[in-house]
Amino acid sequence: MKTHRTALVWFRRDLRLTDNPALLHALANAERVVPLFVFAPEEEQQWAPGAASLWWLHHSLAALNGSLRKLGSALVLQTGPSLTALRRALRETDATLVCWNKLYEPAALKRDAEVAAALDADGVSVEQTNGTLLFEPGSILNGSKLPYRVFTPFWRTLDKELVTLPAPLRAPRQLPAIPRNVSRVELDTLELLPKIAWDQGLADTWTPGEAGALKQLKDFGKHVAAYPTGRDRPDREETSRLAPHLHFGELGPRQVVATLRHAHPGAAESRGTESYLRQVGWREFAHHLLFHFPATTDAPLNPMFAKQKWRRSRADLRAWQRGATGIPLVDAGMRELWRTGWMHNRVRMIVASLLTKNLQIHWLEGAHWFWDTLVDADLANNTLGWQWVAGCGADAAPYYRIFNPVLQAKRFDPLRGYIRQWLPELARLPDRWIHQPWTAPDAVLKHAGVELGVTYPRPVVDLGESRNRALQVYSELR
DNA sequence: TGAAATGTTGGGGCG
DNA sequence: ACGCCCCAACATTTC
Repeated sequence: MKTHRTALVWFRRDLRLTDNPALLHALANAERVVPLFVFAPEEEQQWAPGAASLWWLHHSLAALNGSLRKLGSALVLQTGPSLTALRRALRETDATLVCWNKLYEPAALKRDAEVAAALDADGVSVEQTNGTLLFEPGSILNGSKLPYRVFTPFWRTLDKELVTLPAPLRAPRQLPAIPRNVSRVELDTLELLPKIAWDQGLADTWTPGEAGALKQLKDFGKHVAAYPTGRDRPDREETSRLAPHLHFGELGPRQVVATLRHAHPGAAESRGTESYLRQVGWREFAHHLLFHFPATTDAPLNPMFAKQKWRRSRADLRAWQRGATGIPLVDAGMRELWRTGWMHNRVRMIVASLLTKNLQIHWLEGAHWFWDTLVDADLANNTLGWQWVAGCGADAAPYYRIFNPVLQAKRFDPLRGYIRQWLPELARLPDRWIHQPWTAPDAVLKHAGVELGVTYPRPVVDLGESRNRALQVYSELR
């Protein structure tokens, strides 16, 4: 005999049926289970989902609804406020239990605490579980019981704990039907898709939803042996491309660990797996850090950088956003982002270094642009990444670590395939010049059909001069 | 998950 | 044969 007649499962960023502790808890403790999603972007405050995230969310919700319907259930969609929607659904279904998987961002933590307290006062049972991270923030601490601020010791501690991870939970094989009278809105009324159709590149690149996530994980596992070196090659598909699936919880990190560690016995595969799991560790590190230091979404973790003066240049920022800086690797990355909603991680570091160090534009400008354009935009990862590059965060790149996009391009795009894919107007330039067209002889440019300032911009900034200027600015901060 | 400047070494050309 | 120079390759230091 189950304790509850009816339970709600409040889906948020756990849009999956496999390894979903909240769903499984509801099924174990109630006879009827009502899956609910509440669209309440205003509750995320200034970090409400951007346009690319909303595109993904639309398709992921559609996929989840499809999966639920196959098992005899359906996704009940509501608009916020969350508490109002939950109370309405509780009233309409006579549910006495609400289950959800926890989120750990500042605004979500606050909102969930308020919702839980209000439901508790209503006499409703609440069960909050962890389906999003390997370990709860606050559970990985150093010898002094303080949060780690450096990745490597954090990872060593976490890695040792990995053997204690429970196996992923199986997806249910069937689900009880939802009550007919529960009120709901249609997905299309949320208007998550763009009004002008700029999303074709996203649709060509991605398959949102749990099935797409599991296929991506399986495919990645097949060539994980190439990951340790291949992950630095933006011209190849050697990275996992799992980030957006992980962000929306179409896949949980426990499934990633279990699948990769158990599938591949070979030494090279094992090395590749451990190299990739270290990156999953960075995701974990970012979430734990944001939990401990919630102000870092908008302010540097290292207070020494609070007084840093930034340049304001709408023109330079716009050139960077549009992939028109005149520096090929940077422009290629920014165009990949605009077109596909994603950018290779090494290129992210390089474009961020150019914006914050060479152009001296505030890292928050970059963070906001990534927030709006990335399908994997994630507050914890985005915050850590930008503060890392700007040098003001945890375990940050030292101030003098300034990427030279020409050298990086020669090293990591040696065949020039990435540049030629994203900058077709430069494609006919010979290998020797394509990473730095402003140094090419006039005859070479002419022969390749390139006219600097016309068919392709001159560099917005001199790399050598701006490097020295950045070193000067940073040295004055110390 | 740097780059540039500076320092060191050693092979080979050449008088 | 020998010393000298050049310079690439590598190592170290500095920002």
